[in-house]
Amino acid sequence: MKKNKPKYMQIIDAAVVVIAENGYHSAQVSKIAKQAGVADGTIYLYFKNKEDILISLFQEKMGNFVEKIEEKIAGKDTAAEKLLMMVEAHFRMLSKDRHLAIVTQLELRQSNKDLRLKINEVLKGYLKVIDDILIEGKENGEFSSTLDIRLARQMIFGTMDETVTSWVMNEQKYDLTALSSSVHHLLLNGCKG
Amino acid sequence: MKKNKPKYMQIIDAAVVVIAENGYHSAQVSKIAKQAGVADGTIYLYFKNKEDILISLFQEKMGNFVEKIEEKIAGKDTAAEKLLMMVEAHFRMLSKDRHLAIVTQLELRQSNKDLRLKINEVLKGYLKVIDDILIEGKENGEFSSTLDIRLARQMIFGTMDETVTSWVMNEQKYDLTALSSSVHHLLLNGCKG
Amino acid sequence: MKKNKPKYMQIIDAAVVVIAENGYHSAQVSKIAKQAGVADGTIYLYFKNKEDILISLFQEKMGNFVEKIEEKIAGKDTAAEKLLMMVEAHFRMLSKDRHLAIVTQLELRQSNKDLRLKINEVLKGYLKVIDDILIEGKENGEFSSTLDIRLARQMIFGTMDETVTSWVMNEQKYDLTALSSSVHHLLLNGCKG
Amino acid sequence: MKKNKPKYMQIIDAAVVVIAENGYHSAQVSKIAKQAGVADGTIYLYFKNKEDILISLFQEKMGNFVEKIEEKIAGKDTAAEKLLMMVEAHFRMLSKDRHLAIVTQLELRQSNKDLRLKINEVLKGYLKVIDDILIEGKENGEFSSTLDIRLARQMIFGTMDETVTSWVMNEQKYDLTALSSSVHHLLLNGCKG
DNA sequence: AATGAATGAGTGTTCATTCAT
DNA sequence: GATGAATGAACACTCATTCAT
Repeated sequence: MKKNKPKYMQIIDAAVVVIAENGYHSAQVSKIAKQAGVADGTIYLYFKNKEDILISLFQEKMGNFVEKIEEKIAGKDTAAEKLLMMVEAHFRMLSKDRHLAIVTQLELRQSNKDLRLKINEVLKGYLKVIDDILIEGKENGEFSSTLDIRLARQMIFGTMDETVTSWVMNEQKYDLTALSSSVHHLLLNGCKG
Repeated sequence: MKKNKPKYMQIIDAAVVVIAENGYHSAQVSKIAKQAGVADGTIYLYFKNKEDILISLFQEKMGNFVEKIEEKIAGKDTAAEKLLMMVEAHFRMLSKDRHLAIVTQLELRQSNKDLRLKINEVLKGYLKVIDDILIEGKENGEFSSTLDIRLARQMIFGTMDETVTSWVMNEQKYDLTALSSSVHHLLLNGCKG
Repeated sequence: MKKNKPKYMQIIDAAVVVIAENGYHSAQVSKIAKQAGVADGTIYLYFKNKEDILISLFQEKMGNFVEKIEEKIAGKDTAAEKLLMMVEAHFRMLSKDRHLAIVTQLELRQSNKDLRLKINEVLKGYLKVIDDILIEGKENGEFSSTLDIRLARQMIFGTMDETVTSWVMNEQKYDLTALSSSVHHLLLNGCKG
Repeated sequence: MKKNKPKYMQIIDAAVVVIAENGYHSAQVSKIAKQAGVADGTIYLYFKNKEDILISLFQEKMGNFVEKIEEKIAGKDTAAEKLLMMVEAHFRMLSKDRHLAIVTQLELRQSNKDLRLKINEVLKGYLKVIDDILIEGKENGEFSSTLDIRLARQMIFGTMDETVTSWVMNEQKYDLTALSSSVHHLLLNGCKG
């Protein structure tokens, strides 16, 4: 499997650094190769093309993301608690990796529609986690019985995403994780009503 | 004034069509000129360069957007009603112009960071409208006295944006405006809590 | 006749200024029109095309040049004296019009081969003046009887031209006319030998 | 070293041919690439940009020029002999490479001021050779003790240059090298006086 | 497996010239 | 005669991908 080859992750990590520091449009394959310490041609032994690097990047980093969030919420009893854990984990993980935050919130959004559709495929795993929390909340009476799952999910994801993007665009000047509780409060009210 | 020169809007409208139908990266200046029925060089009598077309496009269309929303909410007495009017107007206007929806939700986001920063400048007018509603709601007791304006604004904008983007990505298959009331309900609860 | 129309010379003088200050390749027709205080299209009422402006410029200014030199040497008895008068007049006239010096020595040489061939046609009048001096000098024994007129003319013109070009390239920092006597001395020795 | 990469000289030689046959302004990069038998992009592996090709062309060809002239005059005892060797070598080398003669005498002079300034830098090596001959001649009494080195240099270079340019403009119809002796004679007289 | 030299398709912008008013 | 808005041809350079070694 690809992942077991050390150069695979080496190239993905190089891509994160190069894209974060140079921007999406200045992230040439040759720059990524140089950062990874391999020849240009070597990239193509591990990835089909440039787009494949970016999709793989997102898959590896977001797959990791979903796994960690699932761990965090596993032991919690209420949907409200799970929602809090999720917001906290989401904000904490992006806070910890400044390069990754820039890449996912700003740079990768400059990719074309095709790539973004594939990224959305990857995101579905995350949206599933949100949906599961919402369903649990509806079933156990924490959330409104009339709650529209899809809309609530869009509110939750849209709000977290907009919050992180604002933070990145403000050059990560303030503490993102400190906002978890307030954001959770807002979202919870939305779902309860 | 620029707007009085017919070719100015003619070129902007052509840009919307070309970008929506071909995608941001395939929207060559020559294609826009052809769609607008003018020579390539004529573009440069009205715009400094290609980026200027896109910024102007956003300014003209979003300026219009903010004006219309302000009209709609002008006569309303409560922040809740104003919020509803805004969500409805936002959804209705993008529903009516399918091309513009594609351009603002998907294609223009592929632009580089510089362009996006300028787009954000334009968006500030919109965010101001949201803030005014939130402040009014806090002052007259409709909304929680502890509501964080910035976060609430990010929730409102993030939710509407995510909802519209999902609708566009689903190829505008369902009625977006029909969601206004539910989205309004969600957001209102968020602000009240 | 063209010359009697005031705008004709107005445009030529504008061209000298624009070319001297902006360089040959930045001397767009629209800039010349603006400097001359006329509309772009008006240029084409007086000149066939852009090249025609430049040829006319050279004809008007160099025609003037040859006339003045002929006046200066008219009363002189010896070829040596005439040669001195010519060198002095050549240097003095270019010293007096800094813009024209830049245009003839640097900028107009960037024109294409066709234009330069036409400029050479104009120069023939000047070369004829030189030849006449040389012939007179050979006939009256001032110069060597074996003097090759063509080569001597190339030496005289080449030397004066190189001297003026060096002076222009040194940003006209020293007094060009002060060199007349030394240059004359050099050339005279060449012809006598 | 650049010169050891065969494609480097291959491209420069192609540029000489293309510029001589098509003229400076019609010498597109793609034409040079085609003539050199490489892809357009390959040009940019060896040269920074189009201007860099032209500067390098001049450096390679003129550097060679200066070296050869220095060899020729090395064994000569008098300044007069050295001057003759130089004129002969100058004429002979340009006679042998008709394309190069067209490029240096006509086409490259159409380049912009920046390029011409860089070309002048290269020429300084040649002017140094002339100056050394002049100084030697003054010191050993061959030339006038009052000879102005700078003016004499301008006469020598200006005369040779004008002679070659006339020859090129006359489509190289006569034997340039046959003029060496007469030109040398003229210049020598100039310096002696 | 790894290399890196070579490839070549693709596009924003300028500006001399025209012509309807 | 004078205008100036409109035209459209023309070209340097980048960079993802290949393939001989």
